[in-house]
Amino acid sequence: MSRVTLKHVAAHAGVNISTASRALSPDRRSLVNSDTRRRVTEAAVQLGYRANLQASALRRGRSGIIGVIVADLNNPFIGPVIRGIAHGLGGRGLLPIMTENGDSSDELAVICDKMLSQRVDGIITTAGRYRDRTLLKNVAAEVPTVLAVRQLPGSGIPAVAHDDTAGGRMAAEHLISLGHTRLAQLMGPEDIWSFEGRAIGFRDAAASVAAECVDLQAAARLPTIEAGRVLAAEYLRLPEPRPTAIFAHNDSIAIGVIDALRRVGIGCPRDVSIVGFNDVPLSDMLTPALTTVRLPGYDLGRMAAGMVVSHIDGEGDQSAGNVVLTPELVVRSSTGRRC
Amino acid sequence: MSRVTLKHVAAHAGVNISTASRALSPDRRSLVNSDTRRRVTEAAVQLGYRANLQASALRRGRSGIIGVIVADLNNPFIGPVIRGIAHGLGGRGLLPIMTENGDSSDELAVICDKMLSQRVDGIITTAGRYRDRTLLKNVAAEVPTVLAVRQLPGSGIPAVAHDDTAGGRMAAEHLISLGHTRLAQLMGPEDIWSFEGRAIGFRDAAASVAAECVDLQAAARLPTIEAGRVLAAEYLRLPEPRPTAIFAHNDSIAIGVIDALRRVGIGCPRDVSIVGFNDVPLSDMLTPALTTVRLPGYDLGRMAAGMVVSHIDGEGDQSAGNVVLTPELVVRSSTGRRC
DNA sequence: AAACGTCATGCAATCGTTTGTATCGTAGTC
DNA sequence: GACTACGATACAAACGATTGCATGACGTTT
Repeated sequence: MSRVTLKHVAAHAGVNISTASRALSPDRRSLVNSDTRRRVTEAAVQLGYRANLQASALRRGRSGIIGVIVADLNNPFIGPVIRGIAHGLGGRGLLPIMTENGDSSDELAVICDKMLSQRVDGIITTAGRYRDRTLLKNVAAEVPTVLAVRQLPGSGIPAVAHDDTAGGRMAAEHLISLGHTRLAQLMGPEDIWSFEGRAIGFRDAAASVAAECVDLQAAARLPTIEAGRVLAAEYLRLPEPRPTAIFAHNDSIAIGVIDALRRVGIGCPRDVSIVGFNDVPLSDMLTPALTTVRLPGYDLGRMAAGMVVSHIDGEGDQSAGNVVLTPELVVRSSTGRRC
Repeated sequence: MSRVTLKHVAAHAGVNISTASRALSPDRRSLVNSDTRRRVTEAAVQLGYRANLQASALRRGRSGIIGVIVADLNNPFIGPVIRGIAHGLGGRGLLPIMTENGDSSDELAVICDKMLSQRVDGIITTAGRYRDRTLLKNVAAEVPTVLAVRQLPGSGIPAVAHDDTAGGRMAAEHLISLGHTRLAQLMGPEDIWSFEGRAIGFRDAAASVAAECVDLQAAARLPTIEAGRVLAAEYLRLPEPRPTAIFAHNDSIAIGVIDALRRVGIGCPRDVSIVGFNDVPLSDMLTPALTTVRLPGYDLGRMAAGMVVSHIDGEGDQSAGNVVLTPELVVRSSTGRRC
């Protein structure tokens, strides 16, 4: 179990350790004679040498590791994002290390601390509630940091995100185009731009055509099926005539509300049209198949990776721009003409 | 941006660097006078000192990092597992670093190499096809390694997994108890124990009551909805009388086959009963709600973490036992009495 | 009063790399 | 033939922490 170090390789090849180091370094190998280089390489292979990245990182002040913080792994939308990040990073020889914080601020603080102690070269985070602003600003002051998926307005931290406002607007315009004039939206968690953006976009689009729009929110503002059920009860408490179209701030909420309304005899899309957000897997296999807003997850991840790399390399201003990608409305059968 | 090191803290507190080190070390702090200890701690806080874990790891030969390799992040079943691992590890001050290999052997090799270069203290992997056996054995020879979720028979690598054979048996027994005697199973990927185990369990249970059992497999043995559709076509090609009950090796396949059969007028559970595997989110919200086999994901993760830790600490024999947890059959509406 | 034990701290080596600088031999130039 | 230039290699000092051992002060024992 005694590790093979550069020293052993050097001894085996009959050269000094510094020569061995150069011979094995991709960009400094030109400094050593091609014959010695071959001897060193052979020795390395023969002994099963594997560089100690920690020692290397210590000396060079660069670890080659990017910390990736994910808010919630349960969110099926996150898979493609992570894959995008991994591909974007892997191509440049960087290793992503990932952790989930369960969207908790306390967890986030602990994780950031550990990552900074690990001397990551950069951080990509999908976690970032308003209340995490100060924390993340401090982190960003120490190491290049990029927000992915979620923006954090006022933090000055660059983000690669989709356009939530546009998404909300799309939902509203779709419903309005179907003839609906009394709208409701089921609010997701507060303290997170993604949901606030959706709310604003939806509300504005409704207002611009003078459609009625009511916001429903549960005591615990969670983005879950259960929350959708609670919000269905809220909806039922509304005075008649009730809204005929509902925008749920994510698919889970939509699914919960559809299910709860069906149980009391309110059909979707017969009595009420419902739009979700995210286009989670299986949302097309439900009855009714869910009309929803799809996000470019993979691209988000890949571009976030690209952005953190360019920040590390010092290209681009620190204050440099956000990237905002446009989502796509996927029309299925949970929405229909007002009747 | 100039980092604060232990040297700065020591200077600020007016002590030697070694004393500062001891004062800040949780288990060696008793060696220093409580007054100096306070001075050092204060200096550390004041200067915003953050230990360089790389340097520390280099010197101590322990990084405090556990590599976690995930086969497929798209698999919704994996979320709880990861959470279990994180909790199991976090409690002991270890940091999990996670990477996905897309269930590809080439990727796996690259990732293992990187992790070993990072000098992880241990590895937990859910990736492990039969063809990865040699690779993982080599890895396991270098660093404590445990398999989670998936076993790898004949590798000698300890595993924390659910009992696939029992799961397959449960599916068969359930269908048989509903009166079905002509059974089919839709095979998942080859080269992976999880699926082979299910097949064996199902087949054996069928054989033990002399029920007929046919295996259907597509050219590309993928565990996807699309594969389920292809397998539905396979099923339709069977000579009459066709099986009245189907065991799909995972939920995606089940969903695909249900959908494809419905399109040709074969209803579930009216004409054919179908059992899935995994109990993915939303499988209870489908029409029909899916009867399936549920796995103890969180516990699997937590126990895998525990096992890798105890291997690192040298407790327990290397050859020590696998842990196998029993899955649970969740009966919903995709299965019914034979009619 | 000498010897000894104890407690607190300092000294210096070490982990495995990388890299600036020094050295050495050889070949080319005038 | 001395000098320069240069290519190839060796030497040694870092990087930031940990830790065995030495040192020194102080109090106790005989």
